[in-house]
Amino acid sequence: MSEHEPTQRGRRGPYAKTERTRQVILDAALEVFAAAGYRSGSLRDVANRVGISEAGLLHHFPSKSELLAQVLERRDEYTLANFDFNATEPESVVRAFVDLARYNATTPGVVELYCRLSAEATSPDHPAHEYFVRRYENARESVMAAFCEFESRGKLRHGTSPALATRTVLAIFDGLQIQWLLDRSLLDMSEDIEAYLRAILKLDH
Amino acid sequence: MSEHEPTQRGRRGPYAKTERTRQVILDAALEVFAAAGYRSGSLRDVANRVGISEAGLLHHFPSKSELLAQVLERRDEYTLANFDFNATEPESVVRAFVDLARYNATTPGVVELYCRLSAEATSPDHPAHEYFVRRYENARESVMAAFCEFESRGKLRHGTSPALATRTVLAIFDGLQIQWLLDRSLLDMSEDIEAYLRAILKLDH
DNA sequence: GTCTATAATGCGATAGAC
DNA sequence: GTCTATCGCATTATAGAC
Repeated sequence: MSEHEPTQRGRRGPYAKTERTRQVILDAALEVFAAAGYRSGSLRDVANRVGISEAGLLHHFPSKSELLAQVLERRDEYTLANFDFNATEPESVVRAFVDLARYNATTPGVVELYCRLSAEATSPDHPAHEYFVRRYENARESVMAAFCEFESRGKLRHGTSPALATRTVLAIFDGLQIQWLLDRSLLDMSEDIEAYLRAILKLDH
Repeated sequence: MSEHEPTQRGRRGPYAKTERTRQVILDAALEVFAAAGYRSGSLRDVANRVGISEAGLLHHFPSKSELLAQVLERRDEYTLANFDFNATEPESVVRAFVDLARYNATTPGVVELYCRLSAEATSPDHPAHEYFVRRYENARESVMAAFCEFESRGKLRHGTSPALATRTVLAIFDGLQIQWLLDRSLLDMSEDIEAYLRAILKLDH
């Protein structure tokens, strides 16, 4: 669950130790970028946390932006593997949303990373800009498909279109994170997401 | 409308020129912080934009964080003066929300500033952290009062509490900004806000 | 009120030894 | 694979001339 196994190279291959170091670096980088953002988070911080020099770090990742890209990539692999946003049953997509919100509440560092980074990356010249544009495209596509299916089954309350519901639920997801990060005792993200979905959908249970 | 007159010192007082310089600096600082965030936005950028040296700039504002504080303070004065979030009629508060969203769409730089800054400032050690905590407290208070009034008039649809509606509408407000900043052609912030409010309130018009 | 000069620090990245 | 050393640049802030 909390282990991220290598994808390309085997755990007992000739580069087992290198791979382990890479994973340790990625874990540290996620923490640093989460706490300070990408632009203010430094390779020095990451290197210190791992216990190697900056040069040692840059042996594994050629540049700071490449390091960020791989942090995000690895995180998304994990999310997509554990929360089925592309399920055919729209109820499963709803559950994926609520489940992801609940899981996120256990990893505030990751929430901070995405929250800060998506705000930073609204600038077109940010190294993660394209990543976030694509990410929202994908998210909209998956969620929209689910709401369209609800609508065709007559389970979407009148006055709300699938497109509007899609934009709104994604906005709530992001917006709640900011309030939650400022004061975690004020709200339960998964509860509020579920409340919105129940307000616009006719669910059985 | 777009002019920010001095508040403490008169426009024709002995410090008229100083005051004008201060305002020019605050305008430039808002642009720089909006484009790069607080931590990555540099005093050099601000000074270059104004056409003075960094030392000249620091004559007017003792430090970078003090400059940020005054940028935010001046912006909020403007917002509170033009959008009545503390109206007694709850319909006016709803209108203030929609109007502010519509106005914000004409000033993407300011939207970027608040979007990036609120994400940055979730860290407790950020110079604007306290500012944002208080800002959300105030916002919740005003909006909550309006929703309570709606509820007591029987105009809040069942299944939604004033507290939930407050958290949700603020989340939508923030979350839509991120999607809008990534691609402004994808949505109209004021329309989507209004759609949510109409979905949970029984409005006459 | 604005300048030049400078201090003191931190940054990402490269070269080359081991 | 990791290190030391170093480059070149940007940063906030201060001191003192004009």
